[in-house]
Amino acid sequence: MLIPIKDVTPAVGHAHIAGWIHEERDLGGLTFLLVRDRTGILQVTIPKKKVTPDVLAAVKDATRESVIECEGEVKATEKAPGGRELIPETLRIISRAETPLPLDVSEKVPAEMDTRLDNRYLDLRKPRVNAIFQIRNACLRAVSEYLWDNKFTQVQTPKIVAAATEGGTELFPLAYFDQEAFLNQSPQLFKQMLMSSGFDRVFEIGPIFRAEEHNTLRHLNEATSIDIEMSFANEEDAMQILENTVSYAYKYVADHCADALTTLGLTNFKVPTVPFPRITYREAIEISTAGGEPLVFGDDLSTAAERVIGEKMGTMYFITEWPTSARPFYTMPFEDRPEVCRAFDMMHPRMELSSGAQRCHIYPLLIQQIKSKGLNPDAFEFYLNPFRYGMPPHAGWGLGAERLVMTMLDLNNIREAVLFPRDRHRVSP
RNA sequence: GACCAAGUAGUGUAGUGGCCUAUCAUGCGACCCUGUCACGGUCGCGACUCGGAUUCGAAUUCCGGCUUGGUCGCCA
Repeated sequence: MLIPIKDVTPAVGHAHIAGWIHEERDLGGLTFLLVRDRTGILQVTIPKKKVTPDVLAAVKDATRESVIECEGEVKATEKAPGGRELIPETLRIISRAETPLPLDVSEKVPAEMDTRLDNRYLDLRKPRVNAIFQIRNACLRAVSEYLWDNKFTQVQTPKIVAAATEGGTELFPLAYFDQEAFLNQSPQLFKQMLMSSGFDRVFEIGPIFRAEEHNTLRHLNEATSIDIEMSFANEEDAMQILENTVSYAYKYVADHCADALTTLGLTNFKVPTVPFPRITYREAIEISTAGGEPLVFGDDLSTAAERVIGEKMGTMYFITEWPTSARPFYTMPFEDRPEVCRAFDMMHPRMELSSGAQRCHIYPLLIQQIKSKGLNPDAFEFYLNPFRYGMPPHAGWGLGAERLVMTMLDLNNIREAVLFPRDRHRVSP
């Protein structure tokens, strides 16, 4: 029976393992093969005079990154990495790797992101790259767990939609038989329709598509969005769910991913404390202006402004009370001062992670806001009908999964947080 | 989309007009080596993004293309 490499200890006596050859060191009469699987790396030691001719022939034929299996006695020795080594009685090459390799899995020689992504199947063999995705997995599991525990129902909404309804971002057009269709930029309108349907609380973790020609370290054209919507709730209720979800995810990773964090060198991983500080939009532009990035009411926050405010805050924080003009039509304005609205952004010191709001559930006001954005209410018929037949007040947010992982692990490039990223120039692999 | 920058062995690099049949590392091949852990040693293999121009001479200068990276914009 095959056993995972991390479970290979002198106590097991005899072990049968399989994996990739990470490195080979031939000292003459003695050869060391470092064999890697999903769980770790084991030294297989071959004293050439003491093994069978078959083992010797296989070792001679072996190349780095070939898949092998071997069986033999496990010995404790302080001379081997991890304090144990396997002396093979049998050793077989299952799949021989060609040479040269398109990139160096053992990371003695670095590779550029483009080379890495062209050969992602090899790049993902690197223990530190693999560790990122172990953590991403844990993170999304924790998010789902927290939301389920708080009575959210997981849903899936369509990614193929009929029209570029909301304005704003560019959409990818799609040939849908004889109709025009697009890849959806956000589950926003569907989540809201489900509030009318009585689901009360929903969440979705799924892809979103944006056809913007940006070319940065923090944008993707296909991203994963963690979206929630909750009924009988205001923006403060939504913010509490958000900060608790994020801190739960950090806590889960801290508790369950110690090995992966060590592999990534994140020895002082900190769980952010809740509640996150809240500042208003007006305070944010004051901080930015004082820090040398002048902004006036109504401006969006520039990249430089986000940086200035992030440095000042030094932790995750919320920006609340945004100008109504700067937010989408479905946002609820304050009753007594309609120039600002019940929207918020959740920021990491490095960048925006999430935005949300209490939504406008009042049909005539919604129509009015659509018109004031220069959009045509007729185009929103399917979205708007639910507001005519009993729509509870509701609030929600969308959180970028890649940005959450990226900032959590202090990754420089958002592409590091996706298995097969889609950016301005890359559609394959 | 604008601006800036860059394309040299499989990978990562050095090289700003002749000293380049191009540096170094890693890799690969051969040989030596029984305790490596970036093993070591000797020898060898393998590259100037494409097209045009300037020049006695171009990896190096100029023009154009292609590709890539980054910044900003844009991105509910």
